[in-house]
Amino acid sequence: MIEARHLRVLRAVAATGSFSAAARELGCTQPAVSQQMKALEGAAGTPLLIRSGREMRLTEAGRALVRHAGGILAGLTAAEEEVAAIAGLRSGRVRLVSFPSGSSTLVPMALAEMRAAHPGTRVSLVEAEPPGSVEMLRSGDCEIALAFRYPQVSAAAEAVSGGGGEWDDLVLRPLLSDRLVGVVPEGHKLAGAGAVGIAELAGEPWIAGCPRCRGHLVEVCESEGFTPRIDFATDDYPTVVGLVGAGLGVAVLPELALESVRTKGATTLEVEPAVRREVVALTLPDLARVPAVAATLDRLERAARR
Amino acid sequence: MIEARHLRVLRAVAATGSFSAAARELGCTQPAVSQQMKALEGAAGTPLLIRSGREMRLTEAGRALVRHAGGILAGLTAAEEEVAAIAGLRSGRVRLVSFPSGSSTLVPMALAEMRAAHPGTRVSLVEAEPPGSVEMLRSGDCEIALAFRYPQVSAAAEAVSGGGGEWDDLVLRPLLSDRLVGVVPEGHKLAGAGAVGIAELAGEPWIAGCPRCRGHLVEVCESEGFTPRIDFATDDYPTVVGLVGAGLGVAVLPELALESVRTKGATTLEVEPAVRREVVALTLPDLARVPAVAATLDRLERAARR
DNA sequence: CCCGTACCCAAGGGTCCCTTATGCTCAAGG
DNA sequence: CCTTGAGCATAAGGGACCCTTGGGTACGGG
Repeated sequence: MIEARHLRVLRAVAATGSFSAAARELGCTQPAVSQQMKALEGAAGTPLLIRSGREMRLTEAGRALVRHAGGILAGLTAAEEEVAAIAGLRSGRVRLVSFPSGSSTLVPMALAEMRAAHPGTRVSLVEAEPPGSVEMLRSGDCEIALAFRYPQVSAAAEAVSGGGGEWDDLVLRPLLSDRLVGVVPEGHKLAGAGAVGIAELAGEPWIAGCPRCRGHLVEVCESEGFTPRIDFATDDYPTVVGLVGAGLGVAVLPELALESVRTKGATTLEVEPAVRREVVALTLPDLARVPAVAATLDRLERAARR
Repeated sequence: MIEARHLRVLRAVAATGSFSAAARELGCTQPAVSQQMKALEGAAGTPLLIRSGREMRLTEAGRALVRHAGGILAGLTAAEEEVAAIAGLRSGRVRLVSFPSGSSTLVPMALAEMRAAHPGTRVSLVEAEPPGSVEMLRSGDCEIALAFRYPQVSAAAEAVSGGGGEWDDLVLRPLLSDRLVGVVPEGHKLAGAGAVGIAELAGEPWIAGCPRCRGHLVEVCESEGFTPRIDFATDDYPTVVGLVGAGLGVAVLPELALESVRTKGATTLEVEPAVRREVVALTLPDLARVPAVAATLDRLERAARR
C-alpha cells in the first residue's frame, strides 16, 4: 500500500536530488528519508531511485509516481483545507429550525452576529413545531432546533400535548426563561390592575396559542380550579393579540412574543401564579462539537441574555 | 495530517452506514474502524460522523472529506496500478545502446523475444561507441549498454585506446565470448589453410575495425613481433569484408560479425594465437533490479547462448 | 424475556517509524 | 597524498501507533 507520506518524501527527494536535502526540507533526519524510500521501493516492487555516484535520479517507475504524487497530494491538501475551513468557521452551514413565531428577536439577532463574526458561515432558518423540529434534528434535517418547555408541567401532560418526547439524548442549551403575561382588552374590567390571579379570568372566553401552549393553559387553569372556555386557537401571536384587542377574549402569552407585537387595543397584566416557559436550543451531542453549530449556539445564548 | 488509510475507512463507513459493516468490508475488526474514525476526527478538528441512535450520518465536514476521498484514492490506485504495470512487465521502457555493428544478430533476437514475452514493454536501440555508451549509462541516457572487451589486453592499452574506463561500479553480464577470425581474399596464398599464425600475415596490408579493435590488433601483432601496416580503418564490418574481398588487404574480425556479412570474395581462417573478445551487457546496480531491464538482460543472455 | 447487533472502552501485544551513532564512499582542496 | 566535508547506508534503541481481544451498554426483534 502506497502511503501519502511516502509520496511526500519521494517528491522532496525528486525535487532536491538528495536524501539529505529532502530531509532538511521535510524537517527530519536523513536516515528517515532513506528508510521511507526503501519502504516505498518495497511497496512498489521495483527500484524508484538510481544512486549513481553523487547524483540521485529517478527510474521510470519513480517518475510515474512523482507524476501522480502532485495530484494526490494536492487533493489531500485541498481536503484538509476544506475541513480546516469548516473547523475554523471560515465555512460551514447550519440549519436552524425554530417554533413558529417564537423567535422574532432572538433568532435574527443571533444570525446577524454569526454573519458578522464568521462571514463564511451560513445559517438557514426553517420553522417547525417542536414535535416535528426534534424529529428533524434526529433525522438529520437540521443541526439546531429551538424549542420551549414548561418546567412545571407533568410528563403526562407533555405526552398528551405531543410535547416532543424525551430530550435526554440531546444536548440542551437553555436560552431564556420567558414569563407568561395575561392580555386583556383595553376596556376590560381588569385592565390596569397590576396583577391578577388567573382564576379571576375563569369566566372569560379564552384565546389560546399553539397546541402545547393550549394544553399547558388548560393544565394551569385546572390546577387553579376551573376549565377555560377556549373560543379561538391560533399559532400566530399578532392574531391572538388582535382578537383580544377586538374584545373577543383574554389570553396568556409569553412576554418575549409581545416584544414584537403591537398590542393595539389590548393591555397586559401580570398573572398569578407566575408561570414561565423555558426556551432552549437542542442539538445532537456530536453536532454540539461542530464549530459552526457551537458558534451558533453561543450567539443564540448571547442574544438571549440581551 | 490526513492519511489515505483514514479516507479509505471513512469512505467504507459512509458507504455502508455502519462501523461494523465497514470493518467487514475492510477485513478488520470494528474497534479498528472506530479508532481510525476517532483519529481522523482528531486530525480534522471537527466531528465527521453523527452517531444518531442506530444510523450513522455524516456531518458537513465528513461529506466534504468523502467527496475528496474518491479522487485521492483513485489517484493512489492509479499510481499503484502504473507502478505495478512497470513492475509486472506490462509496461516499461528500456533504452539499449550497443556498439555499432556489433549486435546484428544478438540484439534483434533479444528484442523480438522481449516483444513476444512482454508486449507492453518497449526496448529502444541506439548505437554508440563503448566510451560514450558507458557515459550514457552513467548519465542516465540509457539503461543497458552493450560493450566488449579483450580480456588479455593490458590496462595501459585500454587506456590509450579509450577503452571506457573502469566498470567496477557497474553490473556486468557476460553475454558471449567471440573468437576472432582472419579474413583474406579468396585468391590469397593462405586461403584454404585451416589456421595460420598471425605473424604469417605480417607483410600484408591490414584493414582495421573500430579504434579499440585497431588498438587491440596492434597490440596482438606487436606481441607476435611485428607492426601491422594498416591501410584502412572503418567501423563497418561489411566494408571491411568488401575491402578484403577486393584484395586490398587482410583483416581480423569477430566471428559474430561475420554471421551477418556476406563474405563475397573473401575467406576466413583461424588465427594463432587464438584471440577472443568478450561481449558484455552493462547496467547500473539499481537498474539491474528494474524488471524490464532485468528481463532484457535475460533475453540478451539467452540470445547469446543461441 | 432473551438474543443478536452495534458501538464504545480498556488493556495487551506487535509493528512500524524515527532518531542516534557509526562506517563507507566520493570529491574537493591543501 | 592526505585531509576534510558531504552524502548515503546500516544497526540499535526507544517511542508511538495500531490492531486485536474481551467486556460493557443500548436498541430492536423473535
